[in-house]
Amino acid sequence: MTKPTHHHKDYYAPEEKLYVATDNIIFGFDEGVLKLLLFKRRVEPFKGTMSLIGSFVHPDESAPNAAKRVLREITGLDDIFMEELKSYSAVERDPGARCISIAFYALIRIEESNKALVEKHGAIWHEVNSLPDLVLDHGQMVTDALGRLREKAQFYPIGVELLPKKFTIPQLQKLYEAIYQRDIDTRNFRKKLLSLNLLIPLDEKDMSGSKKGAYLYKFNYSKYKKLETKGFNFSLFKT
Amino acid sequence: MTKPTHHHKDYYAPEEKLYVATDNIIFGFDEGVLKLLLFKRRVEPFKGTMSLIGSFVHPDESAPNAAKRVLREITGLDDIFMEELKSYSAVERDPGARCISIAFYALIRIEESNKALVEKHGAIWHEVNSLPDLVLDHGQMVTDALGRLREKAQFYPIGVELLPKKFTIPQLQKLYEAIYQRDIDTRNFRKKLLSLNLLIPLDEKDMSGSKKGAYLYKFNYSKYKKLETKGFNFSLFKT
DNA sequence: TCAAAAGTGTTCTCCTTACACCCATGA
DNA sequence: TCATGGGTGTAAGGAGAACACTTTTGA
Repeated sequence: MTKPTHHHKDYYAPEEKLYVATDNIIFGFDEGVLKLLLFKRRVEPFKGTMSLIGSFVHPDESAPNAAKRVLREITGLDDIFMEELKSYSAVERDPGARCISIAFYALIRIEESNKALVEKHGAIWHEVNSLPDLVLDHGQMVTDALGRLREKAQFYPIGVELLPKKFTIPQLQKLYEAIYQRDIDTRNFRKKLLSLNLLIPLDEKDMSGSKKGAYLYKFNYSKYKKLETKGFNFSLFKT
Repeated sequence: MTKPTHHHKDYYAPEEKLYVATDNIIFGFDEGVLKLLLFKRRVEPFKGTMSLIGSFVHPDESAPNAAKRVLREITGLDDIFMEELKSYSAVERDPGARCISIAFYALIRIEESNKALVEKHGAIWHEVNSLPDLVLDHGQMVTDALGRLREKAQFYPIGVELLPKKFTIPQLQKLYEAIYQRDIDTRNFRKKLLSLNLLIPLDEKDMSGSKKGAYLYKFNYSKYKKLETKGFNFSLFKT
């Protein structure tokens, strides 16, 4: 089963190899609720159990590329916010074989995904607050990913990756309330947010949420890129 | 070369396996300088080049355990602060074979390490500020680890892992100045630090640094454990 | 006209920052 | 006695947190 690779020689021959997989924790935000893309495992053991979406890392691709490949196959999306979470390598984690998994979490805009493709793959959006039992250590991965999301969102405005490109401030607030499972004061939220000068106000309103309508904004990515390198404080509240 | 494992059956047979290694970024603090434990690579390719210390992950151990095993072999130390940094899996990262590496960084007290053992393994402490070129992507790993150390030390008092169990406040300040490469105001540093109530003052002085001597403190681990679960703000300065 | 969500300012408190001198001691 | 590092306090500014009412408009 060994495909040829670019490597001319295997210098490490007596060492043992392991299966290397990736698993993706794919977050989305819809109807004011934080969701996760799951599907039914298609291979034994535990075929049919709810599972994260993953793949083995092939010899000709890096782990992040394997994760991106899977994300593209399922959602049709490219160019997505994705970060490595951590690796999972307990000896007994997978009864199917000795296999380590490198978990990645991704933030996507559900409405930009190819819904037919998602459905074709049998993938389903589940509310984060009422997840089914997941196969192997995938439940732990989700817990870890949620922790990381909360940590990260406190210092980086990654929330915008989950919203449409044009979004309203009340939408963003609802997202943060979903991530942190707490209410946030509207006035303080707006003040903090607008003081960062990272939102570009548009001359459009979103009328879907209320009669009055809420102004739409775009995220100022280029300005953010510049700030990011120096680091800055996006924190919304004290611990 | 396949040793028997506990796995009765390999469910994933047609997939390909990869070599999985760990590399350790081992930080120490000595004479006011942040240091890193390096040694000369002992295997081809690039035998003799300066390298981090690593090992392949064996079938009967997890990646963190492989990293801890190596740390124990080299330094004699157990029960060390160690965290996963990230994985490195570029296809061409290692000309020796397709091999991914999971990097861990560790903080140790140099004076508690077994110096004879360290020497026997040919390991050498290098100042972080003047590192030689490292093999493969190990230079990138060090850069990433330094970034993570800075991030982490801002919110968690992990610095104490690098100091003797009894330490003085000026020592701790010098450590933070080494980590962040900047001067810190003595009065503000002490005020912030003591306000956390995580240091237990001892009735001893360390006379080695000055004629006057500086009071020694212990870190209050049990109190820290309690606080950690709720999260708290150790930040020493604003970004 | 009313229900429902959007939008807006001020005060208090606490944390961060900037800043300069005395203390204890061994040499 | 003096050189060296250890140790201390205060004032000003800024950010977070608490808090309630007006605006808009479709139904």
